[in-house]
Amino acid sequence: MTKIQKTKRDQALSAALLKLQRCHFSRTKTREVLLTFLIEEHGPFSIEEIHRGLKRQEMDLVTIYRCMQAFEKADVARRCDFGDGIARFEFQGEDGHHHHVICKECKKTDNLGDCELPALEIKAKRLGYSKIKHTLEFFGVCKDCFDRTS
Amino acid sequence: MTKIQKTKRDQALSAALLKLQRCHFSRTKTREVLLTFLIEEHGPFSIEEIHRGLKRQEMDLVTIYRCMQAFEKADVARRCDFGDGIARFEFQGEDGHHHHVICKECKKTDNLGDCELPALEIKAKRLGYSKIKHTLEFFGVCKDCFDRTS
DNA sequence: CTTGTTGCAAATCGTTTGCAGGACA
DNA sequence: TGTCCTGCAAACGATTTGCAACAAG
Repeated sequence: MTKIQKTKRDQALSAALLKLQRCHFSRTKTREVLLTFLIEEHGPFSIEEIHRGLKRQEMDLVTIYRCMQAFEKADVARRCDFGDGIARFEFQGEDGHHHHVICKECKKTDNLGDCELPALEIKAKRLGYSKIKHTLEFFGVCKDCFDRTS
Repeated sequence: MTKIQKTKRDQALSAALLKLQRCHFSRTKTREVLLTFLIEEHGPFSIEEIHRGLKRQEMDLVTIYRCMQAFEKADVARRCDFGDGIARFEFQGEDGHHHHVICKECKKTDNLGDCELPALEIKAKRLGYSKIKHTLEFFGVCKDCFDRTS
């Protein structure tokens, strides 16, 4: 909910657009609107939420899906999986990523600081969460696939 | 792939069935077969894989879905989310859980030891994985929901 | 006998794809 | 001008639900 100052926002926006261009994605009005939304209202959003949240422009759901795919490839957005079969996206700036506590019931989320495990669990408790579980999975390319691909 | 000795397997099976009964789930042939499969062939399996893997009994996909839901509630199985929109399940014994490295390409998985973050990333590298990313999310019940529910 | 479980068919829902018109470089 | 992007309709695929026959307590 915390809005960012105009300068900071524009800075993040142009950095993001540059990243996109470097990955051969063109600069369009649609993408600017989406990026601006992600930068201003941060917190992981589902496609549905992004669609509902856009004031300035009505946009097709499919377009948002496709843009998020592009954003993810260009490392301008990060996909968050809350384990309910709904993809959520969050703006990814220059700094590292962080993780979330998600309420199992209402899906309210809070940010935790940057990665560290037992410390984070304690932090989540301090934020008022109980019955805490977590998912941690690593993704990479295995040796076989690496050799086959390159 | 490592098969478990008969005694150990039966022990795990009865412990699991007991857990199920404690959660008011009845003991059926179907569930015994499924539990036995999960205990013998460990590694997270998709519903599809479980279905294909069952030698002893042909079973409806829907039944497996429903049983896994029951298993999860009774804490006899753990849901693993590999971020590809397919739910996977793994037997959950008395001991704590562990995490996995998953190949982005072929979905091959390896177990890492019990939770610990930077150590795990190194372990994954030693196992031959490259371009490693990870997902870590915490799930709990927030204060509002806790107060509302109880 | 009463409740929980299974199988089958059909519905649901998030996401993806094909295609034609339109915008970007 | 040629390629990339968008919107619309339709397809897809994992999961869920309704219902009737069946097994468990």
